[in-house]
Order: sequence, then structure tokens, then C-alpha cells
Amino acid sequence: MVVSGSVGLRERKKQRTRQALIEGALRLFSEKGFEETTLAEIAAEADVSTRTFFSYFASKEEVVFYDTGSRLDLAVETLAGRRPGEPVTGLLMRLVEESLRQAASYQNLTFEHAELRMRLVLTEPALQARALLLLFDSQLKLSKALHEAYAGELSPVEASAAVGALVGAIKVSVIANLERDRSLDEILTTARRAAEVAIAGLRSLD
Amino acid sequence: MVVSGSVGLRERKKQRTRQALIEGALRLFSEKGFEETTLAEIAAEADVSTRTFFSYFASKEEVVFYDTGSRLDLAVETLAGRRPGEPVTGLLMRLVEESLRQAASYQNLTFEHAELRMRLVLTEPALQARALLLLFDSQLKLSKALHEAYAGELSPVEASAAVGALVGAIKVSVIANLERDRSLDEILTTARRAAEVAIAGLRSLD
DNA sequence: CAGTTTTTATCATTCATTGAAGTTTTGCAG
DNA sequence: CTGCAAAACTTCAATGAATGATAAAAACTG
Repeated sequence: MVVSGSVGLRERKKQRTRQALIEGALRLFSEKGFEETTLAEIAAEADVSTRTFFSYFASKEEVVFYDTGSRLDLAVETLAGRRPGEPVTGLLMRLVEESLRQAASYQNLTFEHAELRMRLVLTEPALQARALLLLFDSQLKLSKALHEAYAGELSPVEASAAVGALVGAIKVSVIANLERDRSLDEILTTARRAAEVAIAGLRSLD
Repeated sequence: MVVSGSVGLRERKKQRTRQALIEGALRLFSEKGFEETTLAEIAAEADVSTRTFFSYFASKEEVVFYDTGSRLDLAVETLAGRRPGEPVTGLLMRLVEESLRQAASYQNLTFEHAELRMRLVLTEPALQARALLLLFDSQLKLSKALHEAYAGELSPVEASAAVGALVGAIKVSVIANLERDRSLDEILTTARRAAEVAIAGLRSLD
């Protein structure tokens, strides 16, 4: 029996296929557009059958958001790691800082993907809807995490309002900037300012 | 030439068909579920061809949200009708009151539809995504309206944060209640309280 | 190697959505 | 009332996403 720490060929192959699907799909989306790219083309690009695509992703849209799960996990951890006595606004500002740093770093081969994704989400209604669904889910989880981090001090509704204000402000600021064709860097800077404004409005919770 | 104030047969017929499609679709969704109902069945129910369905609604999901457009218009009007000297929190509270009253009244044959829709949105991912897209659009428009109602006093970002907080708080409160099988009445009451909490956090804007 | 499990491929089907004609219905001018 | 033009419908055909079933191929186990 192999000490299961070393990943077998099977696992490595799966990762390679997954990566090939992501890369191929995003390249095609970028070149031809989302609607114009068919699953058959994506599958061909990665040398697998159309059917196989669906054992990696539940839908065509999902490929675009291949990394959002792990991002959210980090954010929830940040909230869970509230420092003793840290006020709500402090913790939230820390959350914003870490998330923006995350977004700006090229971690899992992101960056070009990040810009492409923003452009796609802005133009394709199907992707916009999916993005909002993911964001909504994130808000629920963040609200829950925030409420738990301040057990007894912050009601579920207050936590939801805080998260809603913060996410809402950032969301609108990002959208507005995307429509003006700003660079990713500028967008992140403005997002930070929007977050600061929103958090300032939350002082009453401290 | 007829004085075009009286709606012709053509127009009345169209309204009847539209209504038949809505009623039939919602009834089928309610009985068999959203995914399980096909467009062919909906069309048959209203005695039209499948193709015709698409000249009334752009997609299967749209039927469920047949009345959201007019609701939003009312909300925007409320914001535009800011009374002289009225503080932000006052106007927003007024907006909440009017919207909730709207939701509770049975206007355009709603009510049963309202409960059905809430249940459907809660269980069908496709509808959830659509609802969030509509809500997002609404937030953008409300933010804009709020910013304009307080030209010079409220920045776009502040307006977005305010709307984000309010909508976010209500949204989460409604979701939480829906999951607990509350009646529409209870849901609306709790929503009002959530709104009050959120608005309290916005006092700094006054 | 032989047996077992996992992953793919192939095939077939359903269903939403869209485009292109061609028909029917309605509104209206004379 | 008649006939024409516009509007609304129907039929037909096609595309493409998604899913289920079954068989073949690859990788893992001992």
C-alpha cells in the first residue's frame, strides 16, 4: 500500500485534465466570446469527450469561477480569527485588506484570468447571474461567520446589514469602474476606498 | 379613424394570452415543479404554440417575475419624491414602508403568486440566480435614485452603501424566515424590523 | 498477472431557445 | 362589405446544453 501522501497518477491526470479544460475554455471565451464557444469546442481543446466536461464542471458557467470556493474559505477564516477585543470595523477592514491582497496576487495562475473574468461577467448575463449567486452565497456565509465572531454582541440581522453594506458598496464601486475601463490596479484601489466609506458608516456597531 | 383611447381587440387578446401564460405556468410550476414543467406544457395550457411563448417572455424564468418591473418603478418614484429637508433615514424608511405595503396587497392578482414565487426562488437555483440579477439591477437603480435625491449631500458610494446595507439586511432576513416556513405576514413583519436595524446604522449619513 | 475501482467515451434523448418561412387574424380605408 | 397591410401565430428545422445508460479503457490493489 502506497503511503497516500504521494498523489497517484490517477489524481495527477485528473488535475491536468481539469487545468486543460480551464485554460482552453478561458482562452476560447476570450477569443470568441462566451455564448459563441460551444462545449464541444472546449472538450476538443482538452482532448476529452463532451460528456467528460460535466464530470469536472456542472455547467459551462462554472469554469469561469473555478477558484471562488477557496477564496471564500479564506475570508471566513479571517472573520473566525477575530482578535480579542477587536471592534467590528477593525475586523472588517482587515478582511477587506486581505481579500484585496488576494485578488491582486497572481496565486493560482490568476491575473489574466481575473481581468478576463471581470470582462466576461460584465458582458454576459448568464455569468452575471452566476456571479451574483456565488456572491449571495458568500454573503450568507460571511454574515454567519461575523455573527459567530461576535456572539452575543452582534445580532444576525446586524451582521447581515454590516456585510450587506460592505459588499454592496464594493460591488457597485467595482461595477462602476469596470464600465469605465479602469485597470485592475485602479479598480482595487477604488474598491478599498469604497470599503472604507462603508465601514465608516458601521461605527455604530462598535 | 377610431379615437385610439379604446384598446382594440388585438391588445385585449394579447393581454388575455399573456395572463393565460402566467396563470398556466405558475399553476404547473406549483404542481409539478419548475424544472419538471416544459415549455410545451405551458404553451398548451394557454393554447398557443411553443414559439409564441417567446414573444411574450424571453425565457422560462421570466414568467415568474412578470411584475417586478412595475414594482421597481414605484420604488424609484418614492426616492425621487424626497420631501424637502427629509433625512436619508427618513426617506429610506418611507421606501421600506411603501414597498412592504405593496408586497402585502393583492394588487395584480398577486398574493398566492407571491408565496409561490418565494418558494420557487428558494428551491430552484435557476430562479434564484434570476432573482438576484433582478435585485442587483434594482440596487443599481435605487442607488442612482438615492444619489440624485441627495445631490451634493450623498456621494455615489455612500448611496450604494446605504442601499446595499438596507437591501442586504432585508434579503437575509427574508431568506432566514423562508427557510423556517413562516407565513408571508410574519416574513414582512420581520423584514420591517431588519430594515429598521439597518437604517439605524445609517444615521451617520443624516 | 487478475480482479476491482475509477474515469472516459459513445450513444441516445430531452428540452430550451432561435431563425426562417408561410398563415391566420385584426384593423382600417374606401 | 371588400381588400390590403400590419401584427400575431404556427410550423418546421436546427443548435446546443445537459443528463442518463452502458460499454470500454486506464489505473490501482495485492
